[in-house]
Amino acid sequence: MSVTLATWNVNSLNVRLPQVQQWLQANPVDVLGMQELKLPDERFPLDAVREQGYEAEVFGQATYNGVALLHRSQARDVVRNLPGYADAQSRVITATVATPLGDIRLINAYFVNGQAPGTDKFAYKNEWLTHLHAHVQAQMQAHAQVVLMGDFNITAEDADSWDPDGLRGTIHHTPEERQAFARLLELGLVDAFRQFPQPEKTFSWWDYRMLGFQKNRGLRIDYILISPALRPLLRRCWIDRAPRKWPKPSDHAPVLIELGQPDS
DNA sequence: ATGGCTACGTACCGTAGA
Repeated sequence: MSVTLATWNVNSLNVRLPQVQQWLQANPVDVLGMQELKLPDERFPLDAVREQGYEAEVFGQATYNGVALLHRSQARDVVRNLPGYADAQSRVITATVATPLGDIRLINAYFVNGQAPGTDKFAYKNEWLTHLHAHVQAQMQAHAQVVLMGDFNITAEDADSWDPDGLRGTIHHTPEERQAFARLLELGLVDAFRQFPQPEKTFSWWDYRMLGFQKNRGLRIDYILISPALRPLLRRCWIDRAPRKWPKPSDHAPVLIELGQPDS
């Protein structure tokens, strides 16, 4: 018995629905967190995901942002965005989902990009990260089995970048961002991907330009972090590069984890 | 050379992403 969770920045569900359907057909995960839907709630393709056996908790937005959680059964206590932080951008959806391994509190987030240090957007990123930290901390105090997943728009360490020296100090590589990531780990969360030996230069995003994917000039900016109670259940974590090779791909690849009882 | 591609809006380019 196992439970599989995945996160995927689809870069417009308007455009990417066929790829998402194809991917779910081949990867019938129990939970999928999506980011950058770029559509309002009323345009969410609920019928299509139900045909594939999922229910959806949606926090959409036209043009930019927008997140959703697909799941197999019941979701409750859904929270949209960060409590106490009036944000016009739809970036976070939190819900409790029942699984064969018990309830899991899922936080699915599209972190702020931040553009460049010194910009207003970078200031917004840091402010947003502070409020995200408070939200995650509160969820961990209230729930044992917590998952924080999504597009973090941060390289946690040099190994997560194709060019850590050349890009040092630029967006996704700044000390402020990595400090914010480290502060999430200080809550007790662990980066599922780094719990296992992994090939070097394994990334989750590649620029559409410059033959980024073909040259593997990428970043690992999509993560699944799990709470201590889930750590003994973690069996594996991997990034599925396959859909990045399909026609009209998202620039991000899905990240997955498999959870199960250690003795089964 | 800091571009190169893709998505969106309402456009035939500018903004944004990362």
